Amino acid sequence: MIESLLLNLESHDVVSEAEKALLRSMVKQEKRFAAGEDLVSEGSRPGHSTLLLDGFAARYKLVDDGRRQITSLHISGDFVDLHAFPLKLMDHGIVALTPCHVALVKYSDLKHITETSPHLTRLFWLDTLIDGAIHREWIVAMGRKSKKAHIAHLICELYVRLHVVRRTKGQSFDFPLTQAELADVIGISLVHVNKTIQSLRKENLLTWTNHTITILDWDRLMEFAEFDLMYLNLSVEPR
Amino acid sequence: MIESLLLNLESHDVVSEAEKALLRSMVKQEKRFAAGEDLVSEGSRPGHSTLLLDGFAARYKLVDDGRRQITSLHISGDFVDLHAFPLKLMDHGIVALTPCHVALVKYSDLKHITETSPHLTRLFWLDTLIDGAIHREWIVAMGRKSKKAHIAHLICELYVRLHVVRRTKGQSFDFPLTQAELADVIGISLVHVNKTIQSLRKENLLTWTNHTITILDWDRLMEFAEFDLMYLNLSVEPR
DNA sequence: CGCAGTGTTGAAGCATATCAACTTGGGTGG
DNA sequence: CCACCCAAGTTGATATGCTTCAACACTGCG
Repeated sequence: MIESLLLNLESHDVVSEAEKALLRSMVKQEKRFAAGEDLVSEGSRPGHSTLLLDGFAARYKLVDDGRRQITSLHISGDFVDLHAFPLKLMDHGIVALTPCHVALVKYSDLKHITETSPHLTRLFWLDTLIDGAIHREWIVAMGRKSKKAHIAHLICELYVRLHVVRRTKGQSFDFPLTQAELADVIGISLVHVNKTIQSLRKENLLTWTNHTITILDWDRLMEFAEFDLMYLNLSVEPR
Repeated sequence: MIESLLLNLESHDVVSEAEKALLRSMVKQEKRFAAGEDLVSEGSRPGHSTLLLDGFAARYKLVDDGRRQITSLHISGDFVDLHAFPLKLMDHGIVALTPCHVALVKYSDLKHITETSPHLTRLFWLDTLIDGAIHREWIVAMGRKSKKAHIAHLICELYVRLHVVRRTKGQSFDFPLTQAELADVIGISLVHVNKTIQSLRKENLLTWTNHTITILDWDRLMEFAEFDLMYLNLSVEPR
């Protein structure tokens, strides 16, 4: 059930059977959310962390004029609010973009892991650090890339992350976001998202229909987006 | 010597004398860098982490056309590349914006801490998580705020962070960045930074002369920037 | 069948970039 | 000690990417 979390962790380091057993044992409760519901809400002090087993979710903040900025996207195998365990207080909300199936892990169990399993603790830490690395990549894209390259970069990133947890089929993957949601990710207007996507389509870099994206020319897309997957730390080594 | 790190950590949780002693003992080597030098360079695999004792530093990435995006700013008391300890490989560079005085902490000593002091480990983890929270705040500012509000927000953030490590004097603080460097932080052009700053000055929100910023009206600046310091997690509680 | 959410299109306006020139001040060599 | 220089800051003109507004088309669903 937590296979996608294991795939995730195992893309960075070897996970022993004992550790896997410990991870499995920490999942005692599951929950399902409908699209649009908050998995975690801003200002809350959850007593547990939320492991996304299946679905897409987004961290977001609202600004005063009512607009929204999505600060990260989460997929199967992501520990969406692991950071709230040391942080205690959620400074942003997390919303389900599709129906989501999650597992809840109590802080007391996480704390137990940090007291007894330094290696797993470092892997959890690593997981949140990769979140940070993704944030930095997004900042670079927002600040110094064209909106077109920014969208292309996001698509490269999602393809690779989904591939790790076996959610791609060939060059295609399920992409359930609406254009309005994508606008909240990139930080531009809905109209401009639409026109930018069309421009990517016109250059035969990708197709996007029926909530499915197909990358038509990976090399050109990657080069155009200046995508370098180093920041995702997909190498198995002692951590 | 590591007093600013202690001030930093103590703004989040109580640090015992034994823990302080352990922290002091981990610093065995110091180093000084001139402004413009890289403290850590992209693609390196440092065997130690760098604790900034004094000075300003910036994490950055370069894009193909030669432009630069700064992804975070660091001040005294910041563990600038603590994240490279689990991450291993630096995916970005860190440059000294002023002359910098740093302490080097070996990974072997950090690893020892993760094996023997779960509480300090969580505090280190917390430190990197706050980095992440700052990144998210920057993403929101980049995506959904005016450039003017973005700059105002950055100034609020720096004021609060510098205050924690006792680097403010009244409503003033030393701000050594050039307008070109600030442009690389905000992700806009140098000319526009200049015009935006002037607009903030005209509204009597702040002054900026001689590398010193003085906040003239904290409440109005904070409100204009939509600054809420919750994300900096400045509350002392068990972590 | 009709409605609501989503996607698409065109026109007009504004924020920000780019280019180019000029000012100011501190540091340095003759 | 002055003359010069270079980095930093400032300003105005022009260009463009992106937003906003408004309308219309498509599709799945109650």
